[in-house]
Amino acid sequence: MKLSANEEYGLRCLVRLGYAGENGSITIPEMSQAEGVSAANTAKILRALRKGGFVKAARGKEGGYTLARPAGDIVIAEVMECLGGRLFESSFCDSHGGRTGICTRSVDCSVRSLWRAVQVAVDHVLSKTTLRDLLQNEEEMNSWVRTIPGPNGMRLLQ
Amino acid sequence: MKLSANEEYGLRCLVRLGYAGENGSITIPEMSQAEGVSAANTAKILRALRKGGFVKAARGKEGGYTLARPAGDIVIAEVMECLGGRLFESSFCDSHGGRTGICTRSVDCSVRSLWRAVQVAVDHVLSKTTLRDLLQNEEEMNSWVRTIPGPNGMRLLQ
DNA sequence: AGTAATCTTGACTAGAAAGTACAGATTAGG
DNA sequence: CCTAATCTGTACTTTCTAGTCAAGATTACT
Repeated sequence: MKLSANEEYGLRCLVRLGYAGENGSITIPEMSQAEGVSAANTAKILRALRKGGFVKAARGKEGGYTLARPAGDIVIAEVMECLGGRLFESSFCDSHGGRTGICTRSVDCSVRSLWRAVQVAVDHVLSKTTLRDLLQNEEEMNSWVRTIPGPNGMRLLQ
Repeated sequence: MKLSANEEYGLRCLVRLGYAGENGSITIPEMSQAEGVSAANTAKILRALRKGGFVKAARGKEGGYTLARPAGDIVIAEVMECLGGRLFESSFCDSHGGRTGICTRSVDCSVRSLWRAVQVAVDHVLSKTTLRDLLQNEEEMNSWVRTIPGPNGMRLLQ
């Protein structure tokens, strides 16, 4: 159970776009440099986010990416599903469920219900979090960081 | 964020061993056939579980695998870590934290704290669940299933 | 000792995910 | 209409995980 690179990068890109504001547009080279990810890869991820309907792209000169909706309407659970699929895609149980789809191998089911519990726990966090929440968290951190300068130019969080 | 095949198979194997009881031994061919997974792959997964200290192996004729501890002492969170690693292994933030290990790129941190929240939610489920819990769940399901025979030989759960 | 059943190990192959490259399409502005 | 900046789509390469295979080591039973 690991976070995929797509999920990590993709969400970072969204946060940065949200941070740029409603009309703030960011190009692939800009995003690439800011995140330290290659332009080709950044392009690929932003493309996925566009297909998911989270961002919109403007082509040509003066083009770039913008959030497709207000940050408060972008639910992180949906973003994660777009970038990395569902946690539990039961390839195993389904093959034993027959036409009813109900798994008859009992030993499978107890495992399956555990996965379901995990999925519920994860969804409980992610489906209640919007991009706006992340941006606000960001603001808090920034103001906090600003008040506590650390040694040799670093900012300490504790 | 997906469950790996290792996690899925490995946990199934553990449940089946637990189901076989404290002294119940299962060989690789038996497990292989019961789970519908190739013997070579089953062997590999059981090996991982042995290295993790969850099962013990007896070699030679009459050999096989047995639980290394009572089912109630086997915490699923540990099993999952053994089979699939931690959810959030921060490759990204750490590279921006310098010697203190604290990430100074604010845009990273809000994402990071989200991952942490997800990890906590998952751990809350998995670290409170032992193999014994899964086996009991199993028992309940079996007795339930037995009471409701479905059409053409299937057992319906609802 | 011999034999058959069993786990162990390391190397190999296949497949999926991540990352790269490049030619093509679109747009703003001169 | 031309150019430069920008996204788009497809195909390629690399890297990591999953799965396979064969030779070796161990044990119980005779």
